[in-house]
Amino acid sequence: MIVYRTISKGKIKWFRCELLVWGKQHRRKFPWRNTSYAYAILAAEFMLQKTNAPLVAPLYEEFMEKYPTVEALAETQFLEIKNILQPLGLSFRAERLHKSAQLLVKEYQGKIPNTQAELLKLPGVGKYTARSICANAYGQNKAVIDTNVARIFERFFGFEGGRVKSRCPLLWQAAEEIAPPRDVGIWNLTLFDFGAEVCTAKNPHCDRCLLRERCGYLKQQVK
DNA sequence: AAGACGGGGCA
DNA sequence: TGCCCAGTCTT
Repeated sequence: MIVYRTISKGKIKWFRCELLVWGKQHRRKFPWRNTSYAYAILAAEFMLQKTNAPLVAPLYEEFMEKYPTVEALAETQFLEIKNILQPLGLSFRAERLHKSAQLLVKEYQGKIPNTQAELLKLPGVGKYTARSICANAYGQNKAVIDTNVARIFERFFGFEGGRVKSRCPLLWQAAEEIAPPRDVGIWNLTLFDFGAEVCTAKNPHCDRCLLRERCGYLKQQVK
């Protein structure tokens, strides 16, 4: 169970500032971060679901060369898509991505919708993916929760429960409260990278963490 | 609310 | 070996 309690504005602000400073230097570079082409971002989001980002990068570039448009993807045989995505595992994603592409061509004139509600109608698109597309492709201020964000919040702010509960309203509400008023897309990326590089699931690098002095997790360890 | 899906990377 | 990864969908 995740218990939400009010967080002081000061602590939130401090958290934001520190993390954004960290992000300026340490944010990772990935091919899907260089574009605002909505289809390219949608494809990336599918591949990234529950999958290590550095593993996705080379395969993603190959994928985008072969299927540069949603129409191209929709027309491709499913088996071919399944094969190219095979090294990523979770193979049902290939089918959902293909189905989504076909639906987008058929019902949306090949345009990727720019609202959470419409995106949620696509197979394989849940709250996280829908909001990520809104943020990364359309510049909307949509905060997201993934395993990294959930873990960081849990440790720093002292929420209970680390697993991603994609339908826990309170955690999503907290994410919106904690996110800065603008550039939330960048903010999301900063949190992912911080979770991947510093606030890792196993053996977090608390010794070189700039959030150390106010982190609930570390205080707990010291006791 | 819990379980299934998954190959690859890393300790 | 065992744990973990930019989640979603089905009981």
